[in-house]
Amino acid sequence: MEKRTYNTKRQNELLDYLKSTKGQHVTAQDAASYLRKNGSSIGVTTVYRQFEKFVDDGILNKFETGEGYAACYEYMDPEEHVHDHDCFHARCEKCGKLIHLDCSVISEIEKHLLEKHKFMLNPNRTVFYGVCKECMAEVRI
Amino acid sequence: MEKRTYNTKRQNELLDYLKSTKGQHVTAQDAASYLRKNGSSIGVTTVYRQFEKFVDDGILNKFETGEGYAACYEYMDPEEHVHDHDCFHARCEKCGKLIHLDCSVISEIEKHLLEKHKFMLNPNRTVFYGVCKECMAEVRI
DNA sequence: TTATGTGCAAAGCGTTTGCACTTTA
DNA sequence: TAAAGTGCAAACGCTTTGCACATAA
Repeated sequence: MEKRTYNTKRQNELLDYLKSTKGQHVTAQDAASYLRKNGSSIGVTTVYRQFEKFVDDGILNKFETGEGYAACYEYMDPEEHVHDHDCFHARCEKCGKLIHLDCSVISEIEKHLLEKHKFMLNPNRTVFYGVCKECMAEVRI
Repeated sequence: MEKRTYNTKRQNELLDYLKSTKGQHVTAQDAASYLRKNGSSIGVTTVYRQFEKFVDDGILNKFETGEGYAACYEYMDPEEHVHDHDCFHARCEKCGKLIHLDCSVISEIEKHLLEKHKFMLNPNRTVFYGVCKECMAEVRI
């Protein structure tokens, strides 16, 4: 038997916020801060808990973006059945910038890991660390 | 002008320990626990600080092994000039197991990132998350 | 003697958990 | 009213930092 769920004020606040951020990455803290600025007294804990449910429901995508960095969430409109969300991220060790990587070529690694190592990759949690273009240029100066 | 360094008791204890663990991955906590069990009163803080110096000196390799997991260090004997240490790691999300990946095929990604994205990968900090062979099998049961 | 090393306690970070209270249905 | 949701404070786990004390050269 499944657990019953309630439709709550917080849940609606969060859904409204998420819909207004379509196409963007937001953190739990982003959501809490925004809503509190707009009069809500929601806590981050609640955001984490609600976001977890949204992820389970398939309307929110979660990206871990590296150690010490907050996870990012992206709203996926159930109306639009676009689920090209298996993208990779890279994090610059110097400036902290998060870089989105087109997955076409890189996702070959997914295939390799599965076929040769029987390891099923979770792209949303995998982050490539290194130095970005701009920071590499700086070092040369 | 470079900073002068002292040869200390702690440093020697740590070097002895590291030499005894050649070929293995150890954490800062591993080192501290081992030495304390053997009569030393070394603290983890000191281990972290000494390990940082060893890494700078090139006698210790540091691997970040995933969010929430302790970094692993591997001693590199200066006598043996074997530095095939650009290996990747994968972490199973289910059981927490750390898996070493042969880099031959996977390191192609390094080339791709550099050429197409001008991103210089740091393999020692990059961890692939996913589900390992054994845990995948379990799910099927 | 003086720069460097050390150990403890505390802070840091994003996230989770314990718990009493509130809200939903 | 019972089950689920909420917010605060505290805990988590690994690592770093502040600070007074100890040690090396």
